[in-house]
Amino acid sequence: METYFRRLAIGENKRGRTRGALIDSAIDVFAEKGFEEASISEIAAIAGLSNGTFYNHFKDKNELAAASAGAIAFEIARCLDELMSDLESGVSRIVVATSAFLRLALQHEPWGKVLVEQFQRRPVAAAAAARYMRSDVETAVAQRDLDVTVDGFLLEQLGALMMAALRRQLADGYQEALMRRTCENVLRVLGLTPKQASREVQSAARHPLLGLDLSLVDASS
Amino acid sequence: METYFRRLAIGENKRGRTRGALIDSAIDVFAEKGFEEASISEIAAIAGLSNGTFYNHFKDKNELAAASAGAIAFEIARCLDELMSDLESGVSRIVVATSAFLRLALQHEPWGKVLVEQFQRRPVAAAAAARYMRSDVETAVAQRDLDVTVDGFLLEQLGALMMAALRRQLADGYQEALMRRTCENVLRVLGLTPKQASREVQSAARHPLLGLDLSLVDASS
Amino acid sequence: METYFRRLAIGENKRGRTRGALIDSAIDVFAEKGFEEASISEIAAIAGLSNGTFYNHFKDKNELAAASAGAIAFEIARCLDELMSDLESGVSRIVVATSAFLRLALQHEPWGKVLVEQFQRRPVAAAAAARYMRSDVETAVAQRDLDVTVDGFLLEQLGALMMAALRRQLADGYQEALMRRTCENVLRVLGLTPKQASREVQSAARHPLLGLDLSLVDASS
Amino acid sequence: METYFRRLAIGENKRGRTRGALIDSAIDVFAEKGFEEASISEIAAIAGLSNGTFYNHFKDKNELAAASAGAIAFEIARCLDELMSDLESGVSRIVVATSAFLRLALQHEPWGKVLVEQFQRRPVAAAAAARYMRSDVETAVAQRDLDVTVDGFLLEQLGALMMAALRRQLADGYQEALMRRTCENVLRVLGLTPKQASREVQSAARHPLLGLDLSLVDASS
DNA sequence: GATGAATGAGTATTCATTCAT
DNA sequence: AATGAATGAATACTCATTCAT
Repeated sequence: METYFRRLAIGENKRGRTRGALIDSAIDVFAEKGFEEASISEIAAIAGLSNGTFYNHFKDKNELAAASAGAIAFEIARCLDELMSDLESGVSRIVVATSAFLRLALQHEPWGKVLVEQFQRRPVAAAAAARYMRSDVETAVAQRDLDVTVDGFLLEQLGALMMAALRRQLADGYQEALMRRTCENVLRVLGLTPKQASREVQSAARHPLLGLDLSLVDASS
Repeated sequence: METYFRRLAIGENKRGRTRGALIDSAIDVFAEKGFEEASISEIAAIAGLSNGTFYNHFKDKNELAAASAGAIAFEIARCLDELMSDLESGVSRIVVATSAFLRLALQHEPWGKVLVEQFQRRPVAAAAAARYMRSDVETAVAQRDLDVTVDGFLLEQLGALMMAALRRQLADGYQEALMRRTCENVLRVLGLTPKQASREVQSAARHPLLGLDLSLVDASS
Repeated sequence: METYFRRLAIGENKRGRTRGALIDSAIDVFAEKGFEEASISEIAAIAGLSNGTFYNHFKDKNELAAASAGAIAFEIARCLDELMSDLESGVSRIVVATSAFLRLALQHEPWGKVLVEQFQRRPVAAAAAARYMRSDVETAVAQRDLDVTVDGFLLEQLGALMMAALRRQLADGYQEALMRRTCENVLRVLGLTPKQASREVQSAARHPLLGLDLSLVDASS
Repeated sequence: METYFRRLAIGENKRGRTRGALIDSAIDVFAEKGFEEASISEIAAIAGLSNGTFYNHFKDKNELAAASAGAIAFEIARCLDELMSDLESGVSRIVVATSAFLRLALQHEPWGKVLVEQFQRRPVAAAAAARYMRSDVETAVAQRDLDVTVDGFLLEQLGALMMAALRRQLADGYQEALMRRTCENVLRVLGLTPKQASREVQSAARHPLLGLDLSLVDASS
């Protein structure tokens, strides 16, 4: 098991560390068996805790799942922010964010699986993922590069495209072509013509950070 | 409960009628409680059967869910075929199919709910839905109206857009604007510029059948 | 499946043939899965009949099991009688019967398995098997070759030895040495000294029929 | 219900005591209804526990049955060891063990019933019972009182004789004559002549402990 | 805070048995 | 006689949740 969130909690109090351990364990078990088939006892056991302990930290499995997806989303957002700190073009940020999000979720396979499943269970999760994009889209609109009205439905449509791409690649493995096509589809839905979309994706591809092994950006850094 | 599939089976043997009753009941219960929370006993009881009878017809809940989703998909496909028998333009067919599919699934709310949930549980279902579109897309390509390579990933992206739109409207109710935007997004992903997409959707909107109350096209006709 | 008892019933009326088919099927299923795990539906299906038909012939699974074990016991007895028609020494008859019984039950493996299981479920079966020996033991007593009082307990002890030997060889396969030791143990319990027992077994081994392939004696003859 | 194994576990932790209670209850229910007809819920209820608790201690009914038979076998072995601590002649030990085993199993009727049934379900149990005798038989061989090769088959034959005797007396009640005959049969199979066997049984009968009420040797002592 | 034994409600699943055809 | 759909009682088994230690 990756002890990702437990390590993040080092330095926090004991309560925080135990909580982190449960989340780490939950991500693995949810990824392996899916939410419904995962049992609280197993998650606790894998975290090295007794089942009773679980209830000192979470009300039920739903709360844990929400916390797990939230923790993942938060971490991905943190990585993206770091990656894109120097990017000012909204459109470029959208492309980089889309492709970096997919890469991260594929590199940490359990993260991807949990996100896909939670996305289905509660559109909430997708919204969260896409909401992250809202500001970049608004930036691009302000920069006159896009001409759309930004609302929840638009972000849901973008989220759906990204999640479908994530699901496919979790099943079949990373495919450069699908990454590019997904980014182009996102831009097309955002109102660019196919040509423009293609050009933007090409140019963003030159962004140096996209070439990095994204696992370098994880908590250990 | 709608006795849709039971009525379809009138004239069939007893076995077929009982099977139809179980599917009708299952669609309602799945729609109301979701797959996981639905219990076989309840489905059987609502169908007016004892729980044991269920097992004379289906191996388990999964098989029933697959059969239910299949029956719905089959019926929707039948309606669409009927609706569009006179349409020859591939692009028009795509627009009409997209919007008619959404309308049908919203009009028979349980159908929509079952499709959305099954779509998540097994991409299969989505694939099935989208696969229906494959021939129309290929027609449009042959007619030089679209320029894309048709593959599974493309259809999944389209399916994702449609399912997200379906989910939103199942939650908030039918919204003409979302129907139109969904159709446009589908065409954009298929490579039309926003302007072309908009024009095509406008023109297809004049197709007389789109104005019909689609419930008229169901089995009772 | 061996169609042993169905063939025996050729010439009988239809009722008898169906009954025979059920018994054939039951023997196979009982042998494969054991009495408890065997289901009436499966037995009927393997007999090529519907489950309802079963109840036209037997009250329940117990009755069928009794009929099956009875049919087997009857057939084995028939074979033994035929084999030993020319043997007059009681002791020799005991040795030949013991070893021929084991051989037959090993050669028709399902028979052996059914006998062993029924023997456990109802000592009845064992009694039946051993009861067959009673007259031979009494003959040997009358011939002054044995000196025991013949009662139910004695026959049960003999039956237990034979069934244990049968079970061992059903598990490990036929073993000449175990056949001989079983016969000697039977004779020892009947009051012969080890030396006498050994001598009798040696001499009976010369009985020509013991060399035969016992499958020749089955119903097709 | 006899609270035999629960009392044995006094002093152990709670887990051990609950386990003991389940075994006590199981022995009674198995004895009354047989393995197949016994239901886990009933066993738990009679132990004063909820059915769910059962699964904290045993995987399924088979595991419980094995544990029950094992506990009985262990206790009987303990009693026999105590009884025979001063006996040095292998042959005498065999006689005393055989008859004391039968007495114990008859005195604690449920034990006897469980042993008989488990013996049939899994020869294992019988082997275990007989395996106990192996060392005594080997001692007797070393003392030149017996002349046999000791192997699994021999012990199975002895076990079969003892179990058949046990079954008969569980049905009809204790019978001194059958005890003696069983011991003699055991010795005969072990290679003594009827005369020798009879003499040995007579002499062992004088062993003072055989006269005791064996219930005195149980855990309460 | 952590433990883990006990709980018991809830569900799937099997299968002997019935009976209208 | 045979069929096979329907029945429904019976039971194993899981697992979230509680609580005394």
